[in-house]
Amino acid sequence: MEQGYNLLHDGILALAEVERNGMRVDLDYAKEKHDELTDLIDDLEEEFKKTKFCKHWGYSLGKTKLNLASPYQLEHYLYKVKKIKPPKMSDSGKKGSTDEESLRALNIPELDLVLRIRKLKKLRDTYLHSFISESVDGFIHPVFNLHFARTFRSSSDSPNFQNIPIRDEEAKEIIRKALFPREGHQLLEIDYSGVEVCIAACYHKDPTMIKYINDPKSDMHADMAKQIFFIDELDKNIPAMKTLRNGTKNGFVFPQFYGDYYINNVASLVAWTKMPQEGIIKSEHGLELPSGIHLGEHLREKGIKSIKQFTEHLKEIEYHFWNKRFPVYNSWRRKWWSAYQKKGYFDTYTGFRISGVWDRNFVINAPVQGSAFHCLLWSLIEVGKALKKYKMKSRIIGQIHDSIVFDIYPPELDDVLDISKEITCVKLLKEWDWIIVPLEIEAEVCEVDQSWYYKKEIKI
DNA sequence: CAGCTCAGCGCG
DNA sequence: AAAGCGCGCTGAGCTG
Repeated sequence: MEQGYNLLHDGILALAEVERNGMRVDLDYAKEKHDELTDLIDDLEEEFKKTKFCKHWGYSLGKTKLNLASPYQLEHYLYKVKKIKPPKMSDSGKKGSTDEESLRALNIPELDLVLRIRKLKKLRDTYLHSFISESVDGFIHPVFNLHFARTFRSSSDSPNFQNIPIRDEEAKEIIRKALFPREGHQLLEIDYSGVEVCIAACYHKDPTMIKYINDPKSDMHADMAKQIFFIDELDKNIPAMKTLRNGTKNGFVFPQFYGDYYINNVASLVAWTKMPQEGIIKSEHGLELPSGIHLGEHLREKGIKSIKQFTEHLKEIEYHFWNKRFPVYNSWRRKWWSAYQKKGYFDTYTGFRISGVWDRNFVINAPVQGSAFHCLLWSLIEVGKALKKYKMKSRIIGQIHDSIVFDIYPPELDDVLDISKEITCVKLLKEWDWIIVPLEIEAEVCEVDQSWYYKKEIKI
């Protein structure tokens, strides 16, 4: 366990410096945008109050004041007063859910206003407000913890640097346009590509998975998309094919790795490919394929004419996935889980013993998630040392599980990239001989004095 | 007012 | 056999 201790000791010293460095915030922008959102939210709330839907909801509450931000009140009105059948239940299973997915499924126009208000409040109160209130002299200093996460991953708070919007374009723009490098500097982010898949392979050593990782021309997600949707060739440059591949990656492959099963995968795949949620699959359903026909027609030709049949099909795919394609990975999962059940703990490659009462999915995922982060942490420590050794003006200002964010003095950009690449892809593999697959990094940069919104991938 | 749980939602 | 993993922040609603 000494190795694990030393990693966290060196790690927290390196991260303390990252915290002191911090990231520059455009406070004028943040405050202006904050107030702009407040005005917008006020207008939308006024608009909502004028609707019949809102008046009836308010009437149903009697003396209680209506609060459209209250899931509790909304749940009561929709599913008790109006007696609508909830599209799904909340996680606790006790109440009808009023999350975005559920409200969209109800197809009530007024609820779009509720969701719009919810989103804008999230951006204003969780991000812009915390940037303003946590900033000191125009810098935020997010905290990076190594002693909270059960997997020995990190976490971040005050403000959380690890959940800044990026998937939703509008949210990404509003929030990331508040974050800047030091004057005359530029932001750089390097990240490990598919590091959890690589680290998982070091644990289970499945030969087929190792082949996928070693052969850059092979593509596990494309192969699965071809198998699930009966396709002979998959060209990622064609948008519909890219959607099928990404839908398969995010709706089947990764959920399966995390311990999900085919029934849940159906709903996810159906959403990605625009197929009906249940019932009969018709010719006009689903993505339009390059041949001009819809996925629905294509599946019908292959004998899949209903969601029920698609579900049975996916059950067979799942069986093939774990018993024919990745049988060694599968037997590792069984052995790892069974060994834990006998011992009450499991050890990671990076020097940690995780003991306690856990469920199967945690026991299988924690060593991978933890060790993958430790690769990043070791690299961050070494890159930090190198920046000091060469007396560079560039600094590390943050870390997001598999990536490092830098505030770069522009003349040093190429050197920082060279140093980082050497440490992350060469030195780490010499230090830890249990890493039996190659690791790769990608890089994104902003131009000088540009906000974090503009980061773009570069070749390295 | 402090402190808790829950629902919802942002990220890897 | 079991039924996606890990985090932090906010507001609502409740208890004491």
